Parts: sequence; C-alpha cells; structure tokens
Amino acid sequence: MPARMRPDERLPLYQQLSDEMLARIAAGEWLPGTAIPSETELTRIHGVAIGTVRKAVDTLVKQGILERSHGRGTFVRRPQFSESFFRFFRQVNPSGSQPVPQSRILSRSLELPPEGVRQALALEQGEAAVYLTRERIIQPDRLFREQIWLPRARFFALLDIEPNMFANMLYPFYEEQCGQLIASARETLTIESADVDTADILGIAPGQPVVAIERIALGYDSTPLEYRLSRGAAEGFRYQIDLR
Amino acid sequence: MPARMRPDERLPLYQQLSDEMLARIAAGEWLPGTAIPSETELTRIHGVAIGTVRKAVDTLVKQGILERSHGRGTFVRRPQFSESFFRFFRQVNPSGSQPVPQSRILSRSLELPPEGVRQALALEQGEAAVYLTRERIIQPDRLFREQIWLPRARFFALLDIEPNMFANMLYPFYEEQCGQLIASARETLTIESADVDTADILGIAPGQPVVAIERIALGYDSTPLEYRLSRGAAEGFRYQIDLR
DNA sequence: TAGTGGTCTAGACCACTTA
DNA sequence: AAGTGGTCTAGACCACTAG
Repeated sequence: MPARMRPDERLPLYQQLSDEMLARIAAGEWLPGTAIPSETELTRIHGVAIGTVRKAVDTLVKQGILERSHGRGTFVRRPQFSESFFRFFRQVNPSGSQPVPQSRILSRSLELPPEGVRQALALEQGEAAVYLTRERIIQPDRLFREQIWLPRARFFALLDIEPNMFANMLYPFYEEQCGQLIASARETLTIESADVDTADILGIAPGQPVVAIERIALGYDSTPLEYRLSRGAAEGFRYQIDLR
Repeated sequence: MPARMRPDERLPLYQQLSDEMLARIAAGEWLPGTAIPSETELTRIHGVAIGTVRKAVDTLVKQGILERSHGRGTFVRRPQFSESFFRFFRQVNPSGSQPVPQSRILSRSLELPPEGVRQALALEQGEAAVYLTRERIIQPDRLFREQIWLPRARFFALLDIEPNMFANMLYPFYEEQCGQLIASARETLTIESADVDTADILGIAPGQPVVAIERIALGYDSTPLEYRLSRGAAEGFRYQIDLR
C-alpha cells in the first residue's frame, strides 16, 4: 500500500503520485534546481513498482516541471527568473535582442476588480483583490502601463510593502514575499485605439493604435494567480513567439 | 527476437516498433479509421513484451497518429487537418473560439526573394524561390493577405499545380505534394500603418493600423522551409498564446 | 565503482465495449 | 462472455554520470 496518500484514491496510482510530487514542488518542499529522490527511492517511499514511479515522473516531465538527466537524477526545473520576463513578455528589438526593461510600481491598493477580472481569477462576488499599477520603461520614449490584479488571500502581504520596495521582476518577488510560484500563462493580444487618458499616459496622440496584452498567469496546480493588462504604443512594437 | 526488423537496430525496441507501425500507416497498409492489431496480438507478432508495445503505441498516440479507445481497440486517426492550422495560427474570436478561415491562392511564381527572406531561408545569392500570394478570409469582412516564399529545391513541385488546386491548409499540402513536414515555427508580430495598396487590399482606410505577422517555419531538422508574411486589419484582431 | 535513469520482460487484474 | 485497452507488479540488464 502506498504511503502518504492524500490525493483522491479513485485516481490511478501514478496520477496520485504525480499529484503529490507536484504538491511538494508547489509547496517549496522540493526546490527548483535540486534533484528529487531517485526512482528506486521513490518506489521504497511510496511502496509502488518502478514502472508506476516512472509513469508518474513522465507526466511531470511532459509538463515541463521535472527534467531527467541520465545517470545524474531527476531535477525540478528552475523557473529561470532572469529569463522569466522573456518567457512571458516577448517584446524584442528590431535587432532581435531582448531588452531589459525597468519598471516602477505606481500604486498599490485593495480594490473590487471588474467582472471580467473577477471571473478570470475565480474570485467570489464582492471579493476584493490586490491591485497594482505599474510602469515599464522599454526605452526612454517607449513605455507600457500595466494594471495587475491578484487574489487577496494569497497576495495580501504585498499591501504592507512600499511601492518603491517592489522588485523589478514581479514573479520572483511574488515567490519571495507570498510563496506563490507562476508556472504558466495565457496571453491575448489585441489592438486598440488610444483614448485621451491612455494617450496621455503613453505619450502618444489620441486615436493612435495601442497594443493591449491581457495575461492570466497560473500556478503549478493551474490556479489563476495573476491577471495583468498591459498597454503600450503599437508603433515600433514587436512580439515574438516560438511555436511547437 | 522481434520479427520484421527493418529499422535501425541501434534504436530502442519500442522506437523501432513505432517506426515500423508508422511505415505501415504511411504505406496504406493500416488505413485511417480502422483498428490496428490488438496489443496482445502485437506482442505475439513482434515477440516483445506488452509494456514495449504500449510504449511504442504511446509515442504514435502522442503524435496524434493513433487513437486509443478503451475496450474497442486502437485506431489510425483520420488526418485532421483542421488542427494543424491552429497549431500555428492562433487567431481567436472574442468568444475565445477558433475560426476556420477559408483561403485562396492568388498567384504562384518563381521569384528572387528580398534579402531578408533570402537570409531567413538560408538561400544562396541569386537563388530563386517559389513565391505564393494568398488570401485568407477570417470573416466576410475580415481578411488576411499572405506572401509566402519557399525554397525552390524542395518545393518546385508546387509550380506545376494550378492555384485553384491548392488545399485550404498548406502544411498538409506541402507534405503531400513535396514531402516536406513543418515541425515548428517562430512568429513575430508587429503593427504597421496601412499604405495605399495594403489599405485597398484589406478594405480599410490608408493609415489605419495593420497587423503584420512574420513566420519562419522549420522542419524536424530545423531547416527553414517557409517564410510567410501575413497582413490584416488590426481592428478586431486577437492573438492568443499559451506560455510555459 | 556506485548510483542514476533508460529499456525491457512476463506476467496479473481491472474497466470498458460489443455482441 | 469475450476481447480490448488501462493499470500495476517485481524484477532484470544496460548506458550514463560522478567521485
């Protein structure tokens, strides 16, 4: 019989096992960059056959959460936060190089989110969320304005932090301050016409085209953790993505 | 010892097995929509263990070539060309659903590509390329105009095909006519202002914002196989992508 | 050399589909 | 009831990595 079985026992063993491993990673028990117990050790710990362990590990490898290395071990993939910006925000310069934008938190409050955001974050009716506004300077004359909503229950700690104490990269900062790890995201890009306020903020003429990027970022367990809306001038904008 | 072993014997058994199964499908020996031999039968035929058969079948299932049905059997999937489109062209409607655009080849010729295209396709100086122009109707009043360059050496067969005989989906068509398989792609999205010609083609006013999507599609060996430039009106455009 | 993941075996029982 | 795929066992040997 397997030990430490919290997950749903109706599920296949290998799935319960991978769920539990994922939980350990999400909880920070198995840290990114470190090796998890060897396969033979996992069979011992959980009292299952090697084939079952391998199938469980396989699913997490396929999800890009673990990484096997023949003869060395199986490792938790490091969320490469130096690159996390480029993983999710694929702006590139005409040369193809990736800029390192500076950012600044403009405001930080507790707000009732718009209905669309509330649904995206799976919040209850009337539930307030941590709301940040942020400015990202790509180049001296090119900037993005961001609105960010975060579930209060997980991110309340941010409310006690002064805006100028926020780190440049938010995802590592979320992990550090709130223990929340971003694992994936879905972005939707649309083009708008700048209204007067937006034009003023972005330093362009009203009516000029604006790029709007909506991002919903998820944790390892696919819980929505962040809703972000970024706007910037469309002129000179480049968005690059590799498809497989 | 396994029977009928034509594939490279240095490869793992399960890979040799899946290669051979794929060969039978490609040869029309196992037809789309029909069931392949059962797993126990495959163990008997090839003289391998059930786990090895399952692993071989798994790889073809993952590739979308086979489809399991619990209690019924494993079937050769009908080529579902609708999916290959959505792998690479991620336009979505406001509802989030994915449109099925119709397309039409407008021209087909042999041309000297612009320098940028030449480099992207790794062609020699002065080397001509197959050049297609294509119209894609997303909705009655929304269309994209595409320019496509293809290396002559691999795609010359297209020059003998009448424009109205091209399939709606190009990638399966490339495979069928030229034996060229697209494995991945890189897209870069930018915003332009419509010049007079483009505005006329797209049915918008000059100066209105236009989305330009440049795609370089690669084969399984990372050889650049296609350069494509698509333009459409920015208004109402949505581009969605899942990031990991 | 010891430990790891990669492959493979030869079964077993279960859940599902079809007749 | 018979046949199928889904899960799982309890080993084995090999290839690779590190000390």
